[in-house]
Amino acid sequence: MAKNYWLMKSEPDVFSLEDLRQRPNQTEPWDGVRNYQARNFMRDDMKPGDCVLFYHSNAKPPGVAGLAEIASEAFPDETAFDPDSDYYDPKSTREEPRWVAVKVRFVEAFGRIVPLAELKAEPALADLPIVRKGNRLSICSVTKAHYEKIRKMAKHSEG
DNA sequence: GCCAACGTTGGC
DNA sequence: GCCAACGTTGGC
Repeated sequence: MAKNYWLMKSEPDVFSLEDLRQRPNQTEPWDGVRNYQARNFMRDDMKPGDCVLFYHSNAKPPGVAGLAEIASEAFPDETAFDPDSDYYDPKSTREEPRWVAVKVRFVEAFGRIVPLAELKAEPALADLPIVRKGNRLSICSVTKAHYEKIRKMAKHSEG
């Protein structure tokens, strides 16, 4: 099966691409996702080796900071079982886990952030989920063309 | 099963 | 801090 391409959002104040780079093995479980559509992407469609655009939301400016890759199949999200976790969900049990996580591995930090404003201004990215108004999903599926385009934009100083 | 109220996301 | 978008909850 062909590689899939993803865009994953994170608030850099909470967890940035640089934080990922500094993790042991440069790998971190992507847990705490509590949206069914995003969960289904992880559970049904993600596989090791898939390419990830790492997007910084609630940042100045918001934009794509670099690249990561999927480093595991989906597995039960442990934070759902932990009453002390912000992500605790009593409806998720070890017998029947409701939520899953995947591991994500650092690949590359761009030389610059590719800001959302540039993504919006680029006609080739008109149907990129993140430039469409009201898209709040923390994990979006993107095309290989989107991915390559953004990678190229990162290598130029403007647009 | 409908739908209003509410909470969250996230750009600006 | 504001507000639009939209998912979830809960009363009925």
